[in-house]
Parts: sequence; C-alpha cells; structure tokens
Amino acid sequence: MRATRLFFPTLKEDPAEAEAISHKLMVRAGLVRQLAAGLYIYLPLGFRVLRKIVAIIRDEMDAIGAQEMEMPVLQPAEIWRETGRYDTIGEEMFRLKDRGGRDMVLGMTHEEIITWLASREIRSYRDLPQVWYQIQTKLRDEARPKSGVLRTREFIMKDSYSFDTDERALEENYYLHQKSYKRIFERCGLEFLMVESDPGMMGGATAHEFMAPSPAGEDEVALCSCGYAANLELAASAIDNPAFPEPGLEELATPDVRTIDEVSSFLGIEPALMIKSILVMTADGPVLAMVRGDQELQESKLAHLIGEHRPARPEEIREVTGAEAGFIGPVGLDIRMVADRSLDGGVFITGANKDGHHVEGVVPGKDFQAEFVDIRRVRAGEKCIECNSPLSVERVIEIGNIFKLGTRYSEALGATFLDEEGKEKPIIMGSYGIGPARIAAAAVEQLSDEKGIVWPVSIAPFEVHLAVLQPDDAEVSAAAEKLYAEMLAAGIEVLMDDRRINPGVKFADAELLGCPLRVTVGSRSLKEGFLEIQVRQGRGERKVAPDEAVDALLDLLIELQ
RNA sequence: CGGGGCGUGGCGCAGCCUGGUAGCGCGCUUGCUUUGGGAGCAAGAAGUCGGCGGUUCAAAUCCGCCCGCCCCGACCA
Repeated sequence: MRATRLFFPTLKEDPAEAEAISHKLMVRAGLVRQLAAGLYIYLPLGFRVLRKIVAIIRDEMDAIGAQEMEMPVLQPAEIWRETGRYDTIGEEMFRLKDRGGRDMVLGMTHEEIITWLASREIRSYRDLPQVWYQIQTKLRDEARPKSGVLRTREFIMKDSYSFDTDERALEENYYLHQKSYKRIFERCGLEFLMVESDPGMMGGATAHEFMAPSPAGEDEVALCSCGYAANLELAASAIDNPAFPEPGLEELATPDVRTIDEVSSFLGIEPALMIKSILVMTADGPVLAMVRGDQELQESKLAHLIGEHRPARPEEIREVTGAEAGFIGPVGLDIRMVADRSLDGGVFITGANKDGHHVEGVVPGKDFQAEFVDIRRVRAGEKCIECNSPLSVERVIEIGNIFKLGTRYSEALGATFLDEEGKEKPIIMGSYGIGPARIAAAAVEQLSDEKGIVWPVSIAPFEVHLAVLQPDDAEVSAAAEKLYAEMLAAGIEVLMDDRRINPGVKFADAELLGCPLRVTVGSRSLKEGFLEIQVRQGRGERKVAPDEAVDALLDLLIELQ
C-alpha cells in the first residue's frame, strides 16, 4: 500500500475527549473515529488490525473443532422472555417493535438464539458434542461508554457455545477453550492473566476471565505468587485480628461523630475494632450488611447472597433503625443481617441505633445474630487463602471470558437430547467470549511509548513502514520502488510512505502508526550504498545494502514474532 | 441514574467574569524556496460561537430550558 493512496488521517495533538492512552493513540494514528458516545468507525488501518485479530481468533477456534456460523442481530423478544432475561436485563438491552407491533431486541449476546437452534436440531447424544461460534456485532445500551473502544455500545465479539451430554464433556470443552484462548492472546502479543470470575448474569457455575494488565482497565484482580488469581468481585483473602478488648455492652456518647474515621479518632481506637454497618434495600425488605471498620464492602459478593439491592435512603434508615446513618448498628435490630467472616469471634464498637451514640463490647453471634460470610473487598497486602503469601491487586482490561453455563439456557428453551437409554436430558452448555477491539486497545495500552503505538507483528496494520525521504529524487524513488516490489513479492505487508512531505513528518507518523519495522530510503545513505532498518520496539537501527534488505527484513520479522 | 466538567473554522484552544465589528496555534489551498526528525516566506479559503427561547438599542458573553460529549460513581454477557 502506498501512503499517497491510504486514508489515514493522523493528528499531531491528543483529542480533547480522550483520556486513556489507547483512546488517544488510536484516534491520533487514524485508526478510528467516534460517531457518537460508544460508537466508533474503524478506518482502514484500524480495520486491518481488527481483521488480523479476528483471523487469529478464527484460526484458533477452528483448530479446536469449533464451527463458525452467522446469526441475526435482530431477534424476537419472545425467546428472551423464555429465559427470563427480557425482564432481568433491563435498560442495557436495545428494544424495539417491528411494523407488526411485535417486540424485538438487538442482540447483546447470543445464548438465547444458539440454544433455540440447538433445541430444534439436536436430538440425540449422537449429535453431541458440538461447538458453534460466531464473530459478529453485538449491541448494548451501556450506561456509560468510555475509554475509546474499550467500552462501546456496538462492538464485534467472538462468541462460542459448547453443547455436551455431561459435565465431563463440558469440562473438556472448557479446557480446550482455555488453551485456545491462551494461544490467541499469546499470538496477539499481549501480557495476560487467567483469573477466576463471577458468573454474574450468565447464571453459570464456574467462570474465568482473561485479563490484560493495564491502568486503563475497569476491573481489578487479586494475584498471588502461588498462582491464585481472581477478579476482585469474588477474590478472597485472610486478614489478621486486632487485639480485642473485653466484651460487655456499654453505650458511649459520640456526639456529632459519624464516620469510621471520626469515631475511631474520637475514641482513640483503630478502625479495625469497629463494625461498619450498611443498610441496603431488597425486594424482600431491608438488609444490614457489616464489615470491619478498616474494610470495604464488596457489592458483588453481597449481591450473590441477597440478590438485587440498593443503598437505603436516609428516611428508610431512620425508619428501620431509628437513627441516622452515622449511628446505626446491628444490636437490637430485627432484620436480615449479613456480616463478614472477619467479625465472627471479635469484640467491636458500632452504632447504637440512637443519634449521637455508639455501643462498645459488641460480640457478633452473641449480641446479634447474622449470617457470617465473605462480603469484604480484598486489598493488596492481605494474605492469600491458598498459601498465606501477601496478595497484590492489579488493574486489568477484560479481553475474554469463559463460562460453564450448565443447563440454565437449555432447560429454559427445551434444548434436550436422548441419551443411550432413551432418556431425555437437557444439553450441558458452555459460553466463551473474546472482544477483538479490546485486544487491539490492550496491545496499544501495554506496548506504546511516548512516540506512539508499538504493534506486535501479528496484529500490526503493516509489517514494514517504508519511508521514502525524497520521493522526487529519481535515484531514491527507483531504489524505493524496487524494494517495495521485492517486499510485496516476498509476501511482506508494507506501507510505502511516498508522500511529498518533510522527513520529520514521515518519521513522526511512522512512529505514531507503530509498524514493527521501518525502512528508510534516503539520498544521503543511498549514496553510501545502504538503507536503514529500524525496529520500532526499542528503536534499534541497522544499516543494510539495498540488495540484502528483504532478507534482513524477513529475518527480523521472524525474530519479532 | 447521581456528581463534576466541557461545547467557539477540520484539530487543539483563547475570548465569556466586566455585553459593543470573532481571535491564536496547528492543519488546508496556491506560488516560490527548503528537503535525514513535525520547514521558511507570501497570498488565500474556511466559523448558524451546540440548539431553542428570554433580557437588551446590542448577546459567543447575562438568564432559562433542552441536546451532545468527556470524567468520577452506580451499573456492566
């Protein structure tokens, strides 16, 4: 490709609306343009990257025997009602009516459709196992699109679904996907982790996420040197007990001190000796959630236990506890109570449910009854539950996930098969997703430098950037054209910058675009009989004779793989 | 959905407080020069100042409503 014919509008300055590195660079390098919140146009260079990523995914999916198909984006609401998700998902799903007034939705995922298909076509255990996949656009009316292409309302996604006769076979497919995903992310040149994850609305039993470490990520994971790795949504840890005082209920006047910080410094005690009480409302009434004063509540863990909930409003807090938020506690309350395990067996200070007062000497399990479960948020430095080493916490971009769905969808949609004994059974399913745009953004986040993007060879828009410094100089032009033709013949993907612009601009654009190798053809070095090859990553440079350039490039490309 | 910020040629911004002929840098066009790290000179094109309404002799500027975009939080297969 010649730069004079390629549409790649580069920008000298960062776009005002961009915050994340990948967002800034992808816009500046002319890869994408934003149409509206969470909607992006992929320009030629961006689309080339996306296609390469998709090709790698397709290659690896095919390699584990998955079969690609294409499914409608527009779907009848009826099928989503059958699994119950039409009602549970809410505003995140785009909904519309067709001309006949029928309720339709725009697909945000395809469990319903694929299971519908399986329910009609799979009859016998002889038809199984099957693994079907699609690489298609999904639509979600995100509450908050952000960070460029990292969270958008429309995005392509590879989704695969496995259908098996039993848990063992599902286990096999799950494992195959794990291996396949690892190969995909390795081939894409990413640093990544596999962590335990919360199955969430997928409603499955086991789930893992593939995460690319990056400060631009939205998720956090807890990691241990022993290999323990989990999304903070469900990560667990061990924490030490403080030295507890004597038990024995005693009311304390704590006028105008409400927060944990205020109370602990007012009383001269450490926050770990307090109980933090949070009142939330569920469909079944109020629930008091409690963690130690120095800890934070992990909402997703609580949600697992009590279902959908929201923080109580001030007047609700008053009604339930008789006090304002700063003075509430478990003692004497007759509502559902959920306490973090770290509270079991200690002696604490907490709100007295009386304005201006706290109560000390509170023994959980004795002075109040509660369900003791893990509902606190893991923090760096706490101990691993597997090996007791200190945990680290890292910010990550979710680039893929795998779920064991079980029979959640097959039962709802009647996807069954007859086993060897002629008995009807629900198909055991798994669901596996990868976001190509997130792979691209994660690569930019992880590998860019102050000059621009540094693409891995496997997903670079072009492998070689051929900078022709003096396109009007007959000798330079001839040498460049010859090299260009040789590269094409050798199967090298090359972008030849033949624009009549200053060398400085050419170099800056080359570094911004981030192709792995740059070849410079200029009159100065040509007179001395050489060309320069620069490796984008690290920017090491070497001189080669024009005749040896293609071989040198091929060698370097292999080296960089 | 709650909180905050922003909206002025293609891009990045100033001007708004204190109302009075719309400005800067980059980019773009033409010409000449330059040609190994974002060139110089000259001449030019390009803006309903997000929208609607109000106040005023006069609104980019003041007031109200709305829309859009970004950030934090909630949410998130």
